[in-house]
Amino acid sequence: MHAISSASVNATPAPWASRLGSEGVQVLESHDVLFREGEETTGFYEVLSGVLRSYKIFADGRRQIISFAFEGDIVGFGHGEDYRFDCDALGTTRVRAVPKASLLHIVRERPELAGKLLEAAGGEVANMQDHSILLCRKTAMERVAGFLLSLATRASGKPVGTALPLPMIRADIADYLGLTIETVSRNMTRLRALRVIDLPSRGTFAVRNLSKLSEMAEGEETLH
Amino acid sequence: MHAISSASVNATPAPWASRLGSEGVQVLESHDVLFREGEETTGFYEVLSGVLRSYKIFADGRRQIISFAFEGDIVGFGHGEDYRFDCDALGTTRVRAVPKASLLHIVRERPELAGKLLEAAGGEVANMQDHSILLCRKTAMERVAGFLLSLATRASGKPVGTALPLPMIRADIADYLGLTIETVSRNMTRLRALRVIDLPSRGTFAVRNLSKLSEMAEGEETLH
DNA sequence: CGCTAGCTTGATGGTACTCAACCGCAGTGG
DNA sequence: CCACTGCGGTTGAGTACCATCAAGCTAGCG
Repeated sequence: MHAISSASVNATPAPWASRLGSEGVQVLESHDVLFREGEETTGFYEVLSGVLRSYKIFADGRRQIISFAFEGDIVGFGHGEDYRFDCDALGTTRVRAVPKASLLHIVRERPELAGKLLEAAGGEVANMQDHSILLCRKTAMERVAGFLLSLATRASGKPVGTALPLPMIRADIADYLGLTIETVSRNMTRLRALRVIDLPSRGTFAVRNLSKLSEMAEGEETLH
Repeated sequence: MHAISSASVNATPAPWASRLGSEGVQVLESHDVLFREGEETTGFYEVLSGVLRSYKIFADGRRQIISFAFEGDIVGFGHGEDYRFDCDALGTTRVRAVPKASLLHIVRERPELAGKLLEAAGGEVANMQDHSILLCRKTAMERVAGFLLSLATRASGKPVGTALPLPMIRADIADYLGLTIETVSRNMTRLRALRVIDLPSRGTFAVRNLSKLSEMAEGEETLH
């Protein structure tokens, strides 16, 4: 299973939500920055709609996209005093901020929740591990197919045939998968030629043959 | 700063240690298994001496080494109900077991420690991120140089010239760095030819030129 | 002595990167 | 209205790097 989100904790009815109501909601437009590497952590964020992109930029200009976070995902979790990477929006995106202070307050009052949070952190670690494996053990085609597959399975209940959003550009996909934009493009073209996917318009894609797609993503079941 | 250990929390005087005394200490010999993927988590372990190796084995026989854990490091942290990977010893290794129950007890009594633990989890996430970047953004030479560099800086206060332990075999290094044993060997040979390191005997290495080594780890173009 | 595991070295080929050109589209401004 | 421009994307040619396959070497050990 590909782990696209950094923390698809999917905390069922988010135990902290009741304490926050609808406060702390921010709306970001495309490329608006949620936080930057090195800034002091203020807490974490739950994505209400839209997509967030977490990434690191290095001295030599190389960029590594850590994760994409979709509706229901949590970002900014598991940092220390300072954020460890940049995070911005890929389009209009609504997030709910959960301040650190209120988190500490919750833990103090209900220590059993600490276990839940630690589990959530563990989930993030597990996702990073899966991603590590993807980055060093899979071919370009396997990575691209796996990426589209996880987008499709996450997007809707009935993924085959319908046009699905592909909110990130080729450069984002490339920097997430550890490839170049040319390699991403070539493999997507190849998937289209093989009638596995469609590319109806910029920013969208559609799955034509789901089983073939997961075949090409190959070797990522690890059902436990 | 390569992150070799999965959780170099370096919990200075480990706040839980006082509550455990010298109990819960286990001694493992080479290849003795500490825990396996899928087993129920019993807690976590602090390495007192020796080296632990955490890894996953896949259906196709491929192995990915997640991390090496040295003295002072913690493993088994941030898993859920079940361990997410296998863990065994590279040589004679002493660990102190910290049972989950006592961890919960501690958190319940001293909720402010929960924050520390979450930070530790964050550290593990950060290490995984660094490792991800290493695996997809660096050349074979950068990976090998960076690996040896972090071993050297971790090993002692005076790393230049002295023989340092290299407790893992080429296959372990290869599976950790996402390379083959041949590529690891070739690059170590090349580093020796460039007078950057020495390979006095099996299981040891020595740094001859520390600044050159870190140059090569960073991808500064020296000789191409 | 021969065996084996760990390691090195060589030859070869494939995958993905680099460099480069080009297309379609959306703004933009004369 | 139409050139001009920039961005995102695609395609092609050439190449570098690393995996693969295959020997051979060394040290330890029965």
